[in-house]
Amino acid sequence: MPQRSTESVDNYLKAILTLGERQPGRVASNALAAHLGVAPASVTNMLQKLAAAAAPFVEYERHRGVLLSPSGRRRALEIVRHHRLIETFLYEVLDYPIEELHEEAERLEHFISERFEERIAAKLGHPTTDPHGHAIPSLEGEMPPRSSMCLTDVSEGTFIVDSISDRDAPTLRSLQANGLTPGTKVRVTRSPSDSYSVRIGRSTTALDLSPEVAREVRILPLTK
Amino acid sequence: MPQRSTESVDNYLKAILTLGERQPGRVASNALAAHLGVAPASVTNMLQKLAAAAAPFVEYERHRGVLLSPSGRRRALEIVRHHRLIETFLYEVLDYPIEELHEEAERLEHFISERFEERIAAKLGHPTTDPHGHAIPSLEGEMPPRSSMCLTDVSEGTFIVDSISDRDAPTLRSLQANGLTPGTKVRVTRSPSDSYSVRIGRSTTALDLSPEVAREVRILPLTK
DNA sequence: AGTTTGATTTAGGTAAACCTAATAAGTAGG
DNA sequence: CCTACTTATTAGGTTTACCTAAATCAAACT
Repeated sequence: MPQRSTESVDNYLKAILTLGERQPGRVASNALAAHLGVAPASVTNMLQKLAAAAAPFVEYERHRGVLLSPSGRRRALEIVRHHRLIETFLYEVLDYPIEELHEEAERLEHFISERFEERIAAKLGHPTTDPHGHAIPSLEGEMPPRSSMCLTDVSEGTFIVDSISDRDAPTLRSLQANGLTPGTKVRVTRSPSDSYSVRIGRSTTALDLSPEVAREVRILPLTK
Repeated sequence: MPQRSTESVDNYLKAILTLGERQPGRVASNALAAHLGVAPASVTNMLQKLAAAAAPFVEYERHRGVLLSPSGRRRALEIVRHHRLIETFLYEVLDYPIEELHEEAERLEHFISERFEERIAAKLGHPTTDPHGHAIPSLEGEMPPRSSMCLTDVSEGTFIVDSISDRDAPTLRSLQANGLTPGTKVRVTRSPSDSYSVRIGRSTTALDLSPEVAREVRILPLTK
């Protein structure tokens, strides 16, 4: 039996998973602190407690950062699965506006039961991606690897929108309103002012995205 | 703006509401402690903190018990509304077995947003009772008075089942399995062994309920 | 090697919400 | 009126998760 898991612990595990995916290897306490919005000292404290448990969720060494243990990874993926299933459910069944999905899911992900998870998954037909285009980890804790890249990583070309970050509600709202949704085809060019010019589908008008906004969009090469 | 409300505070307010309805007047700390499953000292502590707030949820006086303030009552009814809407939703939309409704609702009632509340209410067509037959408080915090009585309050006669307590899952399961659900007509007689003999509808076989189980069932006079 | 710098950890402290044990306050019975 | 009993409160302590400020470590620079 792994150690007990609170809302706060869940959030640490999720953060370690996310940051560890962004930059493989050990995750630094400072990065965690920034990501979670807490003081670095709080992170050290928590990591020490987590690592000292009988069947720890993390492997931690002073000054060398932290890694998820297999059970920690399983738990983190379970929470991500909850989050994305809930978002999908709110969107599909309860007709939530897309920019309100994240906040509600972020709260509820910690409190739903296995049964709730199972029932909404069944109701939705066991979806594999959420409304933002993010992959939903399977019940067994598998997350299919995705080779998407950031819009800011390319200078120009034609791509398929893979996913859009769910973090920033206003940005999400405007991208959605402009039709920039997962699965749509886009033609990208870098405009003079350092912004990204995006033509959606075969429309003639272009959308101008600032680098900050462009960083929220992930794309796939057009394999046709 | 009323004081901040945590999961624990919510539970205190709900308990004060429930006990205050059962026995009108001030609610004793000891009764609260028993109902909440915490030590009496913890109750005293919490009541003092609650009552000391700027816009308190309760009116409390040493050794004389506690009352809900108008805003406390509003908050308590909001939580009850959440609980009963969630139960209805789990039952109607997610096909939960009836005996699992309470536990899930008890957890989630504290964490859903106004939007979630509004959306499930709409989806369900703004129901006024939950699957156990309990009235759902309105958005404005009104709870229609119901003149139901306990099965144990009568010796015999014909009645309509009003509601069944959601607290004890096994009892609930067996009552449900035997067709004793809100709205059904029952003929009651007191059997020799101090138990309650209940004939459902016009069936000939009777269900024998112990006093403990009978106390979970509320009935209405048959106004025909 | 010595020093600066930035990241990290230790030390000490706060706020909830609970606990137990000891005390005080009301309520009766003699 | 006083003792006994029940009920409620105070006092002091725990755990979780956070904080700030002060130390320490590791890595890079001269």
